Amino acid sequence: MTKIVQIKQTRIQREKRLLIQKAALQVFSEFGLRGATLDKIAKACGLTKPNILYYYSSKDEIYAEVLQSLLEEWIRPLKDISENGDPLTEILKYVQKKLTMSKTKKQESKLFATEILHGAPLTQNILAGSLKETVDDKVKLLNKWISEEKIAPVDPYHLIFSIWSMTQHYADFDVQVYSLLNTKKRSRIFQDAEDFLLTFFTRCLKKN
Amino acid sequence: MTKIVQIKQTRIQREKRLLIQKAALQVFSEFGLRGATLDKIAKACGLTKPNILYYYSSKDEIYAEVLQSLLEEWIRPLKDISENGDPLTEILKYVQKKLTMSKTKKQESKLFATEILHGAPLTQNILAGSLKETVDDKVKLLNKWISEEKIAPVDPYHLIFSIWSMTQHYADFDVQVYSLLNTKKRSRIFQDAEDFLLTFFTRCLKKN
DNA sequence: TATTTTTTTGACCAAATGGACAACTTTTTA
DNA sequence: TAAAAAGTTGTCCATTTGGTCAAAAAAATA
Repeated sequence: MTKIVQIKQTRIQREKRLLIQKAALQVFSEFGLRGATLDKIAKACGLTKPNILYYYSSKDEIYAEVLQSLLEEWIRPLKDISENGDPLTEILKYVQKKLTMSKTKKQESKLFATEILHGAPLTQNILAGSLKETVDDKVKLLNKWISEEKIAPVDPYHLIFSIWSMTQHYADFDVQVYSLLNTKKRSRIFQDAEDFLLTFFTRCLKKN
Repeated sequence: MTKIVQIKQTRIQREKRLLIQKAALQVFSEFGLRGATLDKIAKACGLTKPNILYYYSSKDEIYAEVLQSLLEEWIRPLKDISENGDPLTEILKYVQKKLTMSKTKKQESKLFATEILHGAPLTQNILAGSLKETVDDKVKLLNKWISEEKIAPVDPYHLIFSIWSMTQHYADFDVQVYSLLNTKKRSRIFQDAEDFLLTFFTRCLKKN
């Protein structure tokens, strides 16, 4: 067991840490921080429990790292809303991107949701920090577009909340969504959702 | 310890069971099923752990009962959408009712969300049963209103999902919402949210 | 008020779980 | 290829926690 601060990771360290992170994401998103056990994570990645603890000093450290790497990815698309594009198009592109993430990053979405739902003990500072910065920035842009009469007037904060909630719903509440749709509609949830959302936001934001 | 099936509860049984349920709702909504412990529930209601187990035979039984009593209340408002009222007004009234629930029943909302998020192990049959029935019924009504050209055409299932997600967001993700707003806006979240939602759904659903 | 029934609790148990560690194996390096 | 470093694991431990139980206390009843 080496406790020396290593500058460079070995090949095995890189591989195994990634392996553990993937398994941990899976287990944490399904069971939450408390429900997840090291044994479950161990089984999910085919390592032994002590082996996992060779790479991470505690379960909480694994959780923190998984959450951390998720958060950056989670915030990023919002930054891509561009001042230069057509306002409505930019917003709709963001909606689409978020919806795609709900489809392809379901586990990440659920983990994030669970964290916030239970008070965001490890995420508070990021929410109030870099996320808030980005949001405030985009709120300014939205207000600018509104004052220039390029989109219909609306509270920009709540507009952002509505995009987040409606898109993430398809990941976080997938069990409910699936339960309520019949087989036919179930097979085209994401197409239907996209059509709905684009229509919805277009009607709400288009001038005239 | 009496194992005879009692027809009638004693006064103390009624009082204590209710006390336990309230404490359990609080603890479960904050920590989830796995994170909640009998000791936390005990402390929250001022009883001892064995005393709680005198009224409920296991932690899971408490959880099941709390969840059960919550679910009925949760589904009810949807049923109130009336065929006889003005379509847009009926829908907006439902939106308002759901938003009010997010404000006054935050713990219930979070508990429900956590349950669905983690696969709805105890709720699946209700989702696919009585909730699906009600939803299908209202979908028919919405389709009728659309064909009569009383509201703008839109996928009724996804319309319902959008109402649920946008309103519940203010309860489930309250920590995030609070983090992103400044003090002034924080004090009028629910007014702003209501204005936003009513405007949005009106723009989206109004004919012409 | 004496008796029965219900309620309460301190003490205890077993299983689950996070984590430590020494011994052993594999990989890297010189 | 030998020494050093990195990686692996069986075994063990302490804590947490769901749950039991017998005995005591309180409440209801006759």
